[in-house]
Amino acid sequence: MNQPKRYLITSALPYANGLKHVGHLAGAYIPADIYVRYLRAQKRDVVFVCGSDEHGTAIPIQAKKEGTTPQAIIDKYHEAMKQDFEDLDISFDIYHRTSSPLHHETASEFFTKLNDAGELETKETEQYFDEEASTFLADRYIKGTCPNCGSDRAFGDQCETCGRTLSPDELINPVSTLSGKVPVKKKTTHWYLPLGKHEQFLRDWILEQHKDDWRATVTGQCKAWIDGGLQSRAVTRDLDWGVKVPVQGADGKVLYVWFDAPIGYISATKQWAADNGKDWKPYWEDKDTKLVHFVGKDNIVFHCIIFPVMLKLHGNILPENVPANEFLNLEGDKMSTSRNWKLDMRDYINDFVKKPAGPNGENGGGQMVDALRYYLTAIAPETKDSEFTWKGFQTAYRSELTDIFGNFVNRTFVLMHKLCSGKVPKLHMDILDDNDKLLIADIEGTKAEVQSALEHYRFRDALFQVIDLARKGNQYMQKKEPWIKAKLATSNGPESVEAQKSIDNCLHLCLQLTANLAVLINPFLPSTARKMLYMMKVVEKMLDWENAGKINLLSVGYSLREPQLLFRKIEEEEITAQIEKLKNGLVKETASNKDTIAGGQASGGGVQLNQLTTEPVNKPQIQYDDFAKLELKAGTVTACVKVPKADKLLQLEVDLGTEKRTIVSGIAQHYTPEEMLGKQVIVVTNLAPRKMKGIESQGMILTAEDNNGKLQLLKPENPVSPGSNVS
RNA sequence: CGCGAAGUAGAGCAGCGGUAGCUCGUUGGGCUCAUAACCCAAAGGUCGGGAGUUCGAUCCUCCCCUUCGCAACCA
Repeated sequence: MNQPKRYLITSALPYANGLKHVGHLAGAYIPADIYVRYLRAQKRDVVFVCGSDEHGTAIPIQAKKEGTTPQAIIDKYHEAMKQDFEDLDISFDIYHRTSSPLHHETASEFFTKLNDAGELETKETEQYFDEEASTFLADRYIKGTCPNCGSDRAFGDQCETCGRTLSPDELINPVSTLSGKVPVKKKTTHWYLPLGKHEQFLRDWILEQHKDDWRATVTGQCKAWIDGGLQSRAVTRDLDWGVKVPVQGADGKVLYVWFDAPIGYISATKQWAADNGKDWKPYWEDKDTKLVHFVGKDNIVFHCIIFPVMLKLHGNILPENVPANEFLNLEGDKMSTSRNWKLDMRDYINDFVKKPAGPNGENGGGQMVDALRYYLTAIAPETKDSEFTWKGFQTAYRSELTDIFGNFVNRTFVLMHKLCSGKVPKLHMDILDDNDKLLIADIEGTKAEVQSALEHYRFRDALFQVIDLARKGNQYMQKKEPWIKAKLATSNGPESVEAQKSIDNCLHLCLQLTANLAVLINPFLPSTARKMLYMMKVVEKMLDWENAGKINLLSVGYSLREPQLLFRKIEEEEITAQIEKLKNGLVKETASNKDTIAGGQASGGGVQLNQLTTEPVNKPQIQYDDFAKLELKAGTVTACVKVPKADKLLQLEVDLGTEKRTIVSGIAQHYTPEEMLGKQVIVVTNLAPRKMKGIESQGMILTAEDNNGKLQLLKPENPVSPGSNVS
C-alpha cells in the first residue's frame, strides 16, 4: 500500500450527558491516541479530532433530571470530559463540540446538499402531539399500557417491566409524561435517508474490498445489518434541541442526533484548520487522506454503514478502517451507568493521578496515567469482550511494566553509574560476541514487529513486543553478568582489561536498548518516555520513530543522570480500597427506586420525568387459579455451600420430605452457609429449573427485603415437617 | 426465533490442516547489579460436545450446548 499523504483520525464523540468510564477509554480513545502518537513520531501529516456530542433527546431529559437547562448540562459535561481526556494524555488536536455555531452551519450545509441533490426522501406520518405543551412527543415521553405484559408503566420506546421494545403506536392508553394529558395524533413531515438504495455499494465496499483488512467483528456486524434489510432512516425529528432543519417551514424540527453527530468530525476539523491556518478540505476530500474511525462496537453500524453513505453522497472520502473494539467488563459484570457499576475516568484521575499516594506520598502523576494506559491496552477488547479487574490491574502493572520494563531501565542505570562512572561506555567491536549480536538483532526486529502490529491496529500485541524487548534485555544482562566481571576488573593484569571491555559492551548495549525502549514505548506511555529522556539527558527529537532500531542513540562518553524509578509500587490497600468503593457504590434496583419515589414527591409531581427510572409496580390483579399454579412447600436446608466466583449465590440442598433438591439462591450477601444449615425455608417447587454459574437450580427460596435492603428468609413460625404444603 | 462474534493449561490470550504456544500464577533451582526485583527449569490442556471430510483436524463442513452482542441513559 502506498503511504497516504495525510491522516485524519477520529475517536467516537462522547455523549455530553455524563462522565465517561474506562470502558470508553479503552474502546475508542487510548487506541486512537496510540495510533496518532505513532504517526506523529513518524512525522506524518495527521490530525486527531474529537468533541462532545451535545444533541438528542437525552440531553433535555438529563437537564430535567438535574433540574437545570440543556445548555448547562452540555457545558458541564463538555468541560469535564475535555479535562479528563487531557488528564489522561489523550492528545486530540482539537476537542470540539456539536453545539458550536460552526457545527450547526456544517451540519446544515451537509443536509442541504443531500436534500438538494434529491438523495433524501420525505414522508408524512402521524405522531403523538401534546397540545398543552404544544410539542411532538419523543417516544420516551409517552407512557401507557404495555400490549405485551399489561404493565401500565410502559414507555413509547420500551416497556420497563417486560423489557419489550415498543413503538408509541402499540401503547394502550398513551399519556404524555410532559402534561399528563392524552396526546393526539398529528401529521408531521420528516426527511429520510434511504439506505436501501446503497445496498450494492455497501456490499462491494465492506464485504468485498475490506473483507480482509477490517476486523471480523466489524464486517460480521455489517453483514448482519445489510442482510437484515436496509430501511430508510429518519434524518429529522420534532424536537427543539439540536441543529434546526434548514428548510422553510420546518419549524420545530431538528436533525436527528445520529445524523449531525458524525458530521461533528468534519466541523471539528474545520475549527482545527481555522485555528492553525490550515486548509481542512483535503482531509475530507482528497483520496490520499487516510480516514480512520476509532469506536466501540455499539457504534459500528453508524461508522461503517450510515455515515459512509452520507459521506459518499456528500462527495467526501470514506473511512479506510473502523477498528472497533468490543466491550470491557468490570470485575465480572457489565459496566452499567444506572447500577453505578463502572470506573469513571474522573474517579481514577482523582484517586491515582491527582491524589498524592504511594509509599513516599509522592504524586501519582504521569506514571499513574501510564499505568492505566498500560493495563487498558494490555487487556484491550480487540477481538472479544475483556475484563478489567483491580487485581489484574495491579498484577499487570507490577509484574510486566514495573518488574520487567522499569526494573531493566533502573538496573542498567545503576550498573552504569557503578561500573562505568556514569558515562556511556564504549562499544568494543573486537570482542563483540553472539549475545551482543543477538540483542542488536532483537532491537531491530522489535521495531519491525511493533510497527507492523500498529499499522494493523493490533495494539495489545504491539505493546507486548515492547515489553518483551525489555525482557530480552534482562536475559541479555543475565548472560553477560557485568557484576561478576566487575570483580575481575579490579585486579591487575590482562583479564582486568578484558573484563572492563565486556562490562562496557554490556552496558553500552543496555543503554542503547533503553533509548530504544523510550522511542518504542512513547506512543503507549508518553509520560514514561519523557521521564526516560530526562534521565538520558536527550531532547524530545530522539523519540522520532526513525530512531527506533538504531544502536547509536546515546553518544559514547556522554554522562547521564542518576536513575529515578519509572514506576512506583501500587500497594495492596489501594487495590482493596477500590474494590470496596466499587461494591459499596453499587446501586441496587430497590435503592434507586426509593430515591425515585422520594424525588417525585419532592418535586410536587409537576415534572414527572424523574419517573423515567424504574419504579415499583403494582402488578395486575390475579384470580385464585393463577395463584394455584404455584406449588409452595416448606423444606429444611440440609447442606449449603458458597458458589465459587459468584458473590451473591449460595448452593443449597433442601429436604422436601419426599426428595432433596439442589437450589441456587442469591442470598450469599445476607446469609452465610453455616447460618443456613438446618433452617426451614419456603420453596417454590414447580418453578422451571434454571442454570446459574453452571449449577442447575431446581426451585426458588422465598425472601422479603427489609428497609436496609437486607433479605429476610420467609419461614414457618414454628417448625413443620419437610414437604408441608404452603397455601 | 434469526443473525454476528466467541468457547484452547488455574487466569488472560495467540495459533488455524501435519510433534499444542505466549504472558501471569504455581513449584523447584540460580543470581545478587536492580523497585521482595532479574534469570533458568518443571508441572499443568483428550484445544465446548457430537458426527463428517481428509492419509491426518484445535484449525474445514454439519448438528448441538454455553457466553456476549445485534435492542436499553452505556465504548
